[in-house]
Amino acid sequence: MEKTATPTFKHIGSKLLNWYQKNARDLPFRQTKDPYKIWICEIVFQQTRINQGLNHYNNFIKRFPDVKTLAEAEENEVLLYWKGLGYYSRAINIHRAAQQIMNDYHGTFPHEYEEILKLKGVGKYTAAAVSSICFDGKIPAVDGNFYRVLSRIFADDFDISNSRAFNYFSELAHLILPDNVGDFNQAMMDLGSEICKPKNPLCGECPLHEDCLAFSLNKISEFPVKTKKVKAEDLSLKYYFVHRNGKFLIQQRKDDFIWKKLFEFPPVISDELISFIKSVKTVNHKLTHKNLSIEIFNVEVDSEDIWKDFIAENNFIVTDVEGSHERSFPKPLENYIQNYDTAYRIL
DNA sequence: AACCCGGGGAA
DNA sequence: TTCCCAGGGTT
Repeated sequence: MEKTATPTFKHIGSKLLNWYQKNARDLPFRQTKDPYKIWICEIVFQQTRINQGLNHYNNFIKRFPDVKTLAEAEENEVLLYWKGLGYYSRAINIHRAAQQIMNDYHGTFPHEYEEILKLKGVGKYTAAAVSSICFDGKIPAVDGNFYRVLSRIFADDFDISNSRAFNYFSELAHLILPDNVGDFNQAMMDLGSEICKPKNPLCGECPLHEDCLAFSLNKISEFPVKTKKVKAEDLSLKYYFVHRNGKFLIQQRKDDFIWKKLFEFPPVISDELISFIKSVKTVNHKLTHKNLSIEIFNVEVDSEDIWKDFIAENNFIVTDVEGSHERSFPKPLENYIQNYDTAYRIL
């Protein structure tokens, strides 16, 4: 029998680590192995570019420097610090997970991958990242960067929109996994972000271009393969900006559908209020999966009795521009309040 | 396994 | 416009 040499790819992981030593991005959470800070940064930067979330991360750590502080905070304040970041269930889950750590782990962040995985809002990627960076866990933190880098290195056309992609590319990652998995995981993120970019990758500067099959085949643009297309559907919303003497009415959304637990204007009004409608403004707002058309009616209430009745019947919260800064609003409503503030100051 | 959930920047 | 980003939860 003729023996065929089993191909080994460990040198790729070594090259990547060498590159990372000299080219690691200087980020605030790179100076620490505090699992709390690493956990927070992993959640903040889920589906979020570094530049977009950096201020949120810094402000969040400054206000909630440790698990106990976060666990004891009000959920609405956590949501306030998440304002504008999107995917608001992350804020709700991050708060609950902090309480989980206090109650189930006596305030000490769990060290084991399987335990970290039990935290609300922590999936396989985040558990692997925290485990490897903070506790020398040997698990690749497979994310969009891994899909892209590995599919190009091996010229692998496995569909990354397939639900088995995570397990598939986890196995590929193990082929090149070095001993220092924490640095390896972060190196993959930096390589994917700065060199092996989705469009116009800088292959000439890539430390792995000699090992990259897609590059050698001149087929970089064909990887990764992603078949599933995201289609945004149209959705119309109506809000009534019910105000009187600089005060206006809001309520808190449920924790389902969009904008979980954020605040909003009344979506309906009583018949008595209809005569107080002064104008309407239509705002178009694009979400990833929805094209929103929001009609916001300006309702200036001239009757103290009707104002009070409407509040009492619906348990609305009375606030003003100043008070609204303590609540988290969806972007388009935040903008509307800002415009109202400007107009109101002029009057 | 399929679908849902934000917002912003790059091309 | 389109794509996609340090993904996870729900059904």
